[in-house]
Amino acid sequence: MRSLRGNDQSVVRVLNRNAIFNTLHREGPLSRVQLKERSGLSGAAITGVVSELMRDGLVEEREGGVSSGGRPPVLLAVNYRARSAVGIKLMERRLEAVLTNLGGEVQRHLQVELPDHHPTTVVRMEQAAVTALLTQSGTCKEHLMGLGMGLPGVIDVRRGVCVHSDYLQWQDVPIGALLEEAIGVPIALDNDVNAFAVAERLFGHGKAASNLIVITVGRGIGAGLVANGQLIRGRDGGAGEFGHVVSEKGGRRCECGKAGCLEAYASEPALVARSRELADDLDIVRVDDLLQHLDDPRIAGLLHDAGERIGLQLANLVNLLNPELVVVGGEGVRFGDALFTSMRNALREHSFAGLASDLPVVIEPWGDEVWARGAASLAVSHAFDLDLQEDACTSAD
Amino acid sequence: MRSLRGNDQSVVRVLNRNAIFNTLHREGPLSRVQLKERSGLSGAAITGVVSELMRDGLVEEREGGVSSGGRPPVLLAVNYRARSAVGIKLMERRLEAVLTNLGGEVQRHLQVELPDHHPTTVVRMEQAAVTALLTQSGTCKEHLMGLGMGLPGVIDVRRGVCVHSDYLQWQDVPIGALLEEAIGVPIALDNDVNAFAVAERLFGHGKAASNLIVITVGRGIGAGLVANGQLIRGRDGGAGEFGHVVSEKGGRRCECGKAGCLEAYASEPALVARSRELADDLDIVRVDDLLQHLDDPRIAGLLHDAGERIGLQLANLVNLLNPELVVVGGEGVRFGDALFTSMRNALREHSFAGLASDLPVVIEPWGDEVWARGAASLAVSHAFDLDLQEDACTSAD
DNA sequence: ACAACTTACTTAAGTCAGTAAATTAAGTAA
DNA sequence: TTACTTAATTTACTGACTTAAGTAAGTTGT
Repeated sequence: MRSLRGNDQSVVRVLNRNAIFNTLHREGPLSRVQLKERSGLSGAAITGVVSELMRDGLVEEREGGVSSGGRPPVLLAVNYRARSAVGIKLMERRLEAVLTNLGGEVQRHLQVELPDHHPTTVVRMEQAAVTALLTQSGTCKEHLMGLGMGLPGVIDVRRGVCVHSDYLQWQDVPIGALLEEAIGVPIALDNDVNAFAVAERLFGHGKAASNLIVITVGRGIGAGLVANGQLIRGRDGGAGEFGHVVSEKGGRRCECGKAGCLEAYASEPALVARSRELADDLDIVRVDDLLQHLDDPRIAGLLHDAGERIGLQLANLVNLLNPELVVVGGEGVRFGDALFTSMRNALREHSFAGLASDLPVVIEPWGDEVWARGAASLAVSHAFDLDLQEDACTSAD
Repeated sequence: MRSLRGNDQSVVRVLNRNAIFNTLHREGPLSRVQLKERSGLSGAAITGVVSELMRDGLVEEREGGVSSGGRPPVLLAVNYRARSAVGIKLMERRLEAVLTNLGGEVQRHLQVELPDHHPTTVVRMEQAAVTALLTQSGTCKEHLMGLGMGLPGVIDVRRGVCVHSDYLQWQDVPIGALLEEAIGVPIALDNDVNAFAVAERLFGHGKAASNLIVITVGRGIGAGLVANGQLIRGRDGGAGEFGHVVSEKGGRRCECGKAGCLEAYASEPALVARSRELADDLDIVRVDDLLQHLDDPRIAGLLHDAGERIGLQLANLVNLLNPELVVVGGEGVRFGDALFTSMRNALREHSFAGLASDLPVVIEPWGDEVWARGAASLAVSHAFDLDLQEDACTSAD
């Protein structure tokens, strides 16, 4: 419930401040008069809010306002250099860390070896990564909005707890509090796919879309769902388990214990496993081997099948959520059209009425630091406080 | 975007007013001190807000506050008799209209013959229904919050337009404006399943759940999705097409033109059709005939299959949204356990990790006036302005 | 039974973020 | 150069909150 806990009209200021900041972020440089029109606020209020934002360095004046027969407008724009954030993604044997600015642009990135996934190891290594990034870039801690981390698994965003992660073998780890304690900056935790979705919503193709579906295909398959401008996390952060919808009843065994999950057919490990069954002679052990044999009709057929399965389930999701936009990311984008042609076709074929006819499906180029950048955007999102995003990414204090 | 169009601190009052009104609605009679604790507002503010609500008749004082060693608290409660609303459901050859109070309780209902579904006919008949309900119950127009209508199809809630309805054969009908013109009360339109979901969220099992899934099984199959306390309508009101998710790839032809839709297997018309194929000798033409033969193993098997299909797709939906609660309604609840035992089992079997293990699935008893009651709650919801529900149900002015 | 205490609510004074209207600022046009 | 236009700020006022003090209406102890 949103009850304005113990609040006076200063809430109004916060709301207006956010609204104006977001408008500047989304609609580029604008004059105070333009802000006035877009916000419905009076000129005097705009003056006040803007000078507060300028005092905090978040907004700056720009040259270039053209007169239309009177005093020329002063253009205002977000000063993306005003703050920084660190984002971290945990991987098998290492940790990827990036330093971004307020605009989600990566300024610097580095990798740190990660001997194991024990929480204390993770905390120590993240601490090292943060100090390294700060000294390398000459940024002071005060400049830092916080540290964001995306984790594969179920996260209690509010309390900063990793409720469960198969990948990390974690169960109820209060990683937010541990990091906060060790590093002394605000911590923002979330599921990794959600983090990617937040980045996409703030800085990517979803900037203008308040209903979008983000899916990632890679080691696992996941979805970040944004409806009414807000991320859907569900009762206890368990939403978005797109990889575990049923693709084939009674089908292949999935790691999760169920049978026939989409992930058991179309995730990278599943593709590797299936290709070995299908084409023993090709001697495929890693995803890279698969990419070498895209010409082999058996492999092509396999990827076609996987794309079709993803597309069909995506169509179901589109039928349920009627989004403005679909973004596809993850390591799996390397497969390119081999995977996505059949996906697109299946999406069109199985979506209701015209729901997918003019639905943009964007395949996001993937790089090693994209997950980490998404994590950083969790910390950054505090500055924007996305429309009404409940408590987007609570720090662990 | 939520930008507080042209607003001062009176927004704060509106927000607090809504918060307090909703708290009283959800948590029964409370004293001002209790409201103070729950809202975080100061006592003085509570006094102000409450006296405004009492002036409008929306809240009333109650006896029964027990002293704990000092002045006894004065209990406050919502006065559900303060306002009324009319809700209307269009059916094949008639129209069902109900008059409810603020609490969604049906005070009166009536049916009007509907010779055809032409918009002008519908408007005329609804006008007749409203006047009849008002005179019969001795309610004056000023007492009426508005008229709500739930329509099967895609509705542009904001503009009050029925974008498309197969059932009514409507296309871009500005029914909201037409009704507003003819009847002169605020009109709230929405998809019929959404209307039912709003009723469930406001007055039913979803009162305390801000993430719930409502599905209806009957002539069609639909879903109303509530996440973060808000109804998901999607880009253009097309969300919730649960009946058209794919149950079997390349399966039975669906009325929508696709193949293998859930609705082609588990809607009432589909069940009738399938039973005829399966058991020609039973001479089944209507749903009632089906209900006569629940003992027949072929019919039992059919319903088992339908329930399983619904349950599997419901599991997928649960995997994606992680709701607190599932509510099942619609004419199909008449099938009872014949349909829902297998549904429940399939839901458990196919949902990820523990997402469904402690997930209540409520089968809502169904009556003729339930759809209409849902529609009325669209109009009523204005008074509650549910948490942050964007513009829940815009009138067509 | 009555003062003393406790708890519930209201009134009063101050603060803060808005609005509207007037003023200042900085350009174009004749 | 003066008049006009558009942009932004300043000023005076309003409304909804805050805290703090005051009033209301019970219970408790002697």
